[in-house]
Amino acid sequence: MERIILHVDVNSAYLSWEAVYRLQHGARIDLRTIPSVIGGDEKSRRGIVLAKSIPAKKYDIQTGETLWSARSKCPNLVVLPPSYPLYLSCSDALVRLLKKYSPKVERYSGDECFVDLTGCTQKKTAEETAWEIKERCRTELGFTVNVGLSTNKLLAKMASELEKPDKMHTMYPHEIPEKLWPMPVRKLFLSGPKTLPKLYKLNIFTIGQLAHASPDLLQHHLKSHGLTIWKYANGIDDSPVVPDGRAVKGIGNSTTTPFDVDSEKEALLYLLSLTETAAMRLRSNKMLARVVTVSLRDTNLSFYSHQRRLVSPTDSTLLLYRQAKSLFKEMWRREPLRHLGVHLSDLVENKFYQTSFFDDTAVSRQQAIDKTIDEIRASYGADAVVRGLFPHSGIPPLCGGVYEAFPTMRSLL
DNA sequence: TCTGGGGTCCTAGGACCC
DNA sequence: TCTGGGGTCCTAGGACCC
Repeated sequence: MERIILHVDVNSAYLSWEAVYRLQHGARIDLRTIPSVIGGDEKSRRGIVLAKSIPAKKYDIQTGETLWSARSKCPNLVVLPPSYPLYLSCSDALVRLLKKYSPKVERYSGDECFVDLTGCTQKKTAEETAWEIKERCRTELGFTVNVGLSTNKLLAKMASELEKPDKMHTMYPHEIPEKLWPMPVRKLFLSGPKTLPKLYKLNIFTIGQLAHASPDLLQHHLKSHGLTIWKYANGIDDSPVVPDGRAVKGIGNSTTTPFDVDSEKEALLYLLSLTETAAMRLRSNKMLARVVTVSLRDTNLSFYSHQRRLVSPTDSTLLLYRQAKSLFKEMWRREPLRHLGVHLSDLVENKFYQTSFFDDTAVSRQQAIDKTIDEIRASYGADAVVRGLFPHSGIPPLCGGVYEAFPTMRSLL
């Protein structure tokens, strides 16, 4: 049966949400109407553009560029820090509204959702429903969205890109030649900065040219990725809308340090801090990890990582940290670091997460300690228990993982 | 004091086994 | 009588997304 799929995309999400909140709390200027951005903290070396207003976009300010560069394009740019808990509650409000239309709502990222409306529209047509959702976001939630409507996720997502902001567009299969194919190929999902030059060399500049290229040729030049984007260019995608609860594949924390880390002692404190938070998230998901990865970025921004597979999966902060520490010692090139990360993957469900009272091995004692600390932090706040190594070290005892409830993001549809 | 942090998936090469 | 060859696992790195 033909499906009915919506893609709902919040326009300039962080910036819109910030603007709405400030208007509701007495601000006289709507940030959306002036050149403004949400940006990270420059003093702690996180100074990039996270979201921009439409007037800021007119100065050619791009998401991800440095605030330094953005200011050089627009000297009186208004820069505001992000308020993640606010964005999470806005995202939740959007999901609640969408769930009134269908139980099949997939939160693809904080500001994008897919909705499978198949069999959920009775009196109204799909187009009327899509339009109504767009209107209700604006009038009831206070921010505008773009809604794309089609028969699969890829086409719905491409439809919501057509014209912004506050628009609803369809891209049904019969509309592909008219609406999808004239678009520049850089607009196609998964055509990123490394893929585009290869496509240009093959004289492919529009999505239509990609759709009509030989799949064998694309596969030859771009491996399996070539076939994937060829299918997308032809509107082919049968991935399902997965309502919230898809199994998480990996849990990672990383942080850019406010100063260059050049001693092993400081680096290990950061790794302990990152491991602690990642392991807490692992345990709260009732999972065990089999692979630990440590990643480093030096002051030239070159990135490298080492990973290790464990003999048996674990959720113990101490056991995971031991691996991270040993990985770090074997990989560190003794250059100053600006970024460190710990990632846990190859996750399995922890079916025995209630540890036995009678088992008194070192491992189970360690698990009992983790469990107790998790409980204290849940009741009295994350800073209620802190390892003795951290005070006065200048290093936060729990790095990353602050927005645990924030939805996971996925790159593939 | 110029470049975040959270993800997913793919590929290439080496080790190892039969 | 030199160095087959397929399959699997593991690791490092890359590409892409929001």
